[in-house]
Amino acid sequence: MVNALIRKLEGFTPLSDNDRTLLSELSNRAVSISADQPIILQGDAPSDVRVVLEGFAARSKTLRDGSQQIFAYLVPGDFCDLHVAVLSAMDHDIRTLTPCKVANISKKTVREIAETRPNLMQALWWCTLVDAATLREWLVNIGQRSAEERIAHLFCELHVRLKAVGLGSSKSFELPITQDVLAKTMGLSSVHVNRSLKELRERELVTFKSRVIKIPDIGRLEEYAEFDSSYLHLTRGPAYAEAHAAA
Amino acid sequence: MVNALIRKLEGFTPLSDNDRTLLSELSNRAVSISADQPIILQGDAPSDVRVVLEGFAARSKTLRDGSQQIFAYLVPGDFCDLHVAVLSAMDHDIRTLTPCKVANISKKTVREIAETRPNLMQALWWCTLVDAATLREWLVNIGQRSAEERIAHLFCELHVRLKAVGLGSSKSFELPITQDVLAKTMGLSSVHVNRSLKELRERELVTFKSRVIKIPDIGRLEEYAEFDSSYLHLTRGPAYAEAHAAA
DNA sequence: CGAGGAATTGAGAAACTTCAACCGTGGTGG
DNA sequence: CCACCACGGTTGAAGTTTCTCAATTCCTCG
Repeated sequence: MVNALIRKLEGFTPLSDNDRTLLSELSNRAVSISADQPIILQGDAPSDVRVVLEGFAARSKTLRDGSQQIFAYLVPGDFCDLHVAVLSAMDHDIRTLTPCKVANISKKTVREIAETRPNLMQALWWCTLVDAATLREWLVNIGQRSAEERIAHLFCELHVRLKAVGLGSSKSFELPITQDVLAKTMGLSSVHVNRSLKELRERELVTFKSRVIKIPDIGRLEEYAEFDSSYLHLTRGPAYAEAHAAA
Repeated sequence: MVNALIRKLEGFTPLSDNDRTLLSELSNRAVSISADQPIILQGDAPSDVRVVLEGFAARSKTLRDGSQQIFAYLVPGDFCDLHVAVLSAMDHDIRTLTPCKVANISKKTVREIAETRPNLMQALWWCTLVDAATLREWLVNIGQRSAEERIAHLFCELHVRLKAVGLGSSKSFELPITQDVLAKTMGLSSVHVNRSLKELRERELVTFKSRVIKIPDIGRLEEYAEFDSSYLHLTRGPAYAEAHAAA
């Protein structure tokens, strides 16, 4: 499989052969982590930047009473902690949801990129800004939509994001999480998630069985969830246009 | 009043006299905007970067049915659209909640800062990363906490943020918004916000009357809301430590 | 085949919404 | 100076959504 990170960044900016080489070398130094393991915990001040190359992970916080909120899924190509260069410590946890392959990028490499490859560096900032935009959309999702709409919206988002890194097909994709994880993502109880999934299934909008999402009619689901992918900023950024204008 | 932006950035990194001069010159070119006016709308691709110097504004999205979700308050010192250099278009609206003074920073100036003042540029990135961290905490807040806890948590956050830019006192601060705006922020109905405020008032945790928040015992309120300010990353960043080590 | 985790279902309770009426207050025009 | 208007805050009552608890059932894996 082509490195998901490269695939993702190329959606934003054209990469030079040098860039691609640099990025694909990272995957040699990738570490395997099993499911349900912490990658980074709140308070950590990691020295390296980590990227998920394979598998699913999640950002989360746990409250005193044990309740947990997930506020981002990390899919292949997503950075864990691009911000630690600026912020000194993690303010949340990242844990694997499935077995993952995670690459380490040393601080030194990041500094090199910052100094010698502005184009690539901008692509990295693009990643963190898209993460923030996604977070905003999730807040709207949880704040304003019903349980069923929320879930439908999340599925639409994951469908687009996974396609962008070459995972899943037009009508289905693998989502290797439990309904309980989904509940912690949506701010709902797992029982209610279950009933909402049933409702979505009966309306033939989407099914979620054996960790596979099947979407008979993506247009209808997106309409139902009022999903508009523009917040994912997958269209080429200004850097891309400039580069092409120069060519 | 000292420029709130300067005050805020100095909390993160030491500024040179040059930096301070540059930043305070911005306020000369500040624009006044009345209450309930858009500053930027979804789809805009502003050429300048804007900073709120006085007043309150909010980031929001509006859904088809007219319901609205606010996902950030902009208080003096906060940037509107630092990300437009990388992302081409706004994916949400920003509207004033009160009359505001807003400064424009031209793209050229931002580029200059990026090229000649790495320290200051890092401070700008720090702002956007703190915004993202705040968003994460809001998601936890709406996803996991009861109406009363949510509201209490928001008040704790605003208390800290406003103090950081020199607004409000240890026991009170001005919050010039209606309960309806608060409802759109918390993902609740305004009726329920009203009842929750009553409950908080009766427990003597916090009062909100005539647009003023009064907190008899901030420790008790923070305890109640399970508020921990570390996500605001107000402690000095690594840049600060390095600069002092050099001195 | 059995065991354990995950999914499903029922029932009753709690949180939150909606609708509608009413109150308080500050501002405006006569 | 007062009447009144408008807007935001407050309250009641009834409805809806979501939660909790608890009991089954279903699957997957060993």
